[in-house]
Amino acid sequence: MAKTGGTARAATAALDSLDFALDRGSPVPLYYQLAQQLEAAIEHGVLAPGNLLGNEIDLSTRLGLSRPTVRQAIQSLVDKGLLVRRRGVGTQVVHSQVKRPLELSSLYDDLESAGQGPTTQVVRNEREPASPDVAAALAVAEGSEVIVLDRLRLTHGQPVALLCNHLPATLLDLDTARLESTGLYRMMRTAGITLHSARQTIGARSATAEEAARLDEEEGAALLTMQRTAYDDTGRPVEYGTHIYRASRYAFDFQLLVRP
Amino acid sequence: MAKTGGTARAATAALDSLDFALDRGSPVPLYYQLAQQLEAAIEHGVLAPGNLLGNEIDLSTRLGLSRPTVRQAIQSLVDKGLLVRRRGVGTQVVHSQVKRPLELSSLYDDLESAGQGPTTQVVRNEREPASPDVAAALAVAEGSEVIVLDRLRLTHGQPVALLCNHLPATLLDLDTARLESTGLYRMMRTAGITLHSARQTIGARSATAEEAARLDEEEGAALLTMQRTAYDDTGRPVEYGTHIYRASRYAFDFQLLVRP
DNA sequence: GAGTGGTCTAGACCACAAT
DNA sequence: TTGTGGTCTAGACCACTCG
Repeated sequence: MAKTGGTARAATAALDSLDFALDRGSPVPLYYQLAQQLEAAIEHGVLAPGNLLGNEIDLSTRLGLSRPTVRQAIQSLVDKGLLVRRRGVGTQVVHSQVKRPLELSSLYDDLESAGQGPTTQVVRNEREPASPDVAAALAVAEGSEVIVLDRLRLTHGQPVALLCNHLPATLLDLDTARLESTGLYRMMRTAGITLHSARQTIGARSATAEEAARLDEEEGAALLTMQRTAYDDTGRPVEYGTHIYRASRYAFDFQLLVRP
Repeated sequence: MAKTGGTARAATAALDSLDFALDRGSPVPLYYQLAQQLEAAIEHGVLAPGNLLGNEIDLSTRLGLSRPTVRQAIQSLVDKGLLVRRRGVGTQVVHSQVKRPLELSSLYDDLESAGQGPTTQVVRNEREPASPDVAAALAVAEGSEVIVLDRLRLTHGQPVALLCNHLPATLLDLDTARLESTGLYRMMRTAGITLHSARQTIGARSATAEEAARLDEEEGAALLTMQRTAYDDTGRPVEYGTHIYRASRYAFDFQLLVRP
């Protein structure tokens, strides 16, 4: 029985009237079903920022779940930054509606190609011996064969970026036509490669005459540069990229979460 | 009993000889003690990349812990990107030794001030009415009082960055002397504010004449720009920063983890 | 078929925060 | 003192991978 005497306690009311539909026959885990429905409730404003979630014991008995299962669902949303737990207080919805985390920032952007807005022209798709820096980044022997990919990214018909990517030659076959229609990222996933982490360095410098010409900028214009090594779920490097963006038309936008 | 017949199985051997010292009297959780010691073993190379960790059941009985506790320890390292779990296979150390994740990239850097290398001069530390963009970022009323902080970051006596930060006026008191010796980040922590997440936009542009003069660059030199809003653990914005870095002396370097 | 991690349960005690 | 989340236990069954 909740204390519904004052307005201060009303924060929990929203959840009381919520009922979650859990399908035990479904292959999707119960904690995940609960997490998704909680997330949806938060996203749709049914659970407003600051709302208390009610204690875990009540919630678990009400849902017919064990407490660890409910905790697992809640924890996943805490990890996403949607909920906050406070010992002795409760679990509440985070105040600022931080939108979609965008997860891998430009990573998907850069590797994708399909989609409405941006298009990508494959300028070069070959194999060549690895230079020292490429070999180091991909953890292969210097001089061993690697895939080199040069692409030009356009939005609204305007050049935005020069993308140069290197991949281990043994990783997959890259058909240029499929590459332009499907995107590198999807082709990697199809080949059973799941990206897991990436290390990025973002800097800036002035455009050379050649870069300026290719990007339709003035010589000396500010460019954003990015170097990235991406790793699969076993920690093996699967992609090394050196990208150049027109600063006048592109910026990196991402969210950081602090792990406690 | 492990099958120690072949060399292929030797991967587990390293762990067998490891013994972990768990202190049940300590206030630090058992799963955390285990996680720290596993991480140390990985860092020191006792557990080499690719090594299997041995199954969770054995590990738990050997350590005198329950399986969920062991799983919690392992999971925390999986989240850090140090371990990989594969159903039907086992848990193994990730191949690439991805160094310290650096977590919040330049966030701590920018907010810190103490330390040997970089120093920070507080150029301005005042309160003023919030401009529209500042008010929006900090979720306060337009025109309400906010703290404005202008700082100059130096390394080796050379200017590196112009840092402009805005904070809600009610958040804390910023003594300039303490600010230069302690750093903004530590002062916020001391005030009970724990950073939780941040939203960043990184771009580039050419230096104006004034910026060039203050940063000891040529006019038109490439600059890195960064805008950030940082949130505490309740999701309230606690800091809004507009920073300018000399691209010739500074780059952002960070690691991204893909959440599965 | 054997071994692995993935999920789930039904309890328990503790530390911390508010009242 | 009461209620909350934080931690921990000792089992269970399932899904997947591999030989």
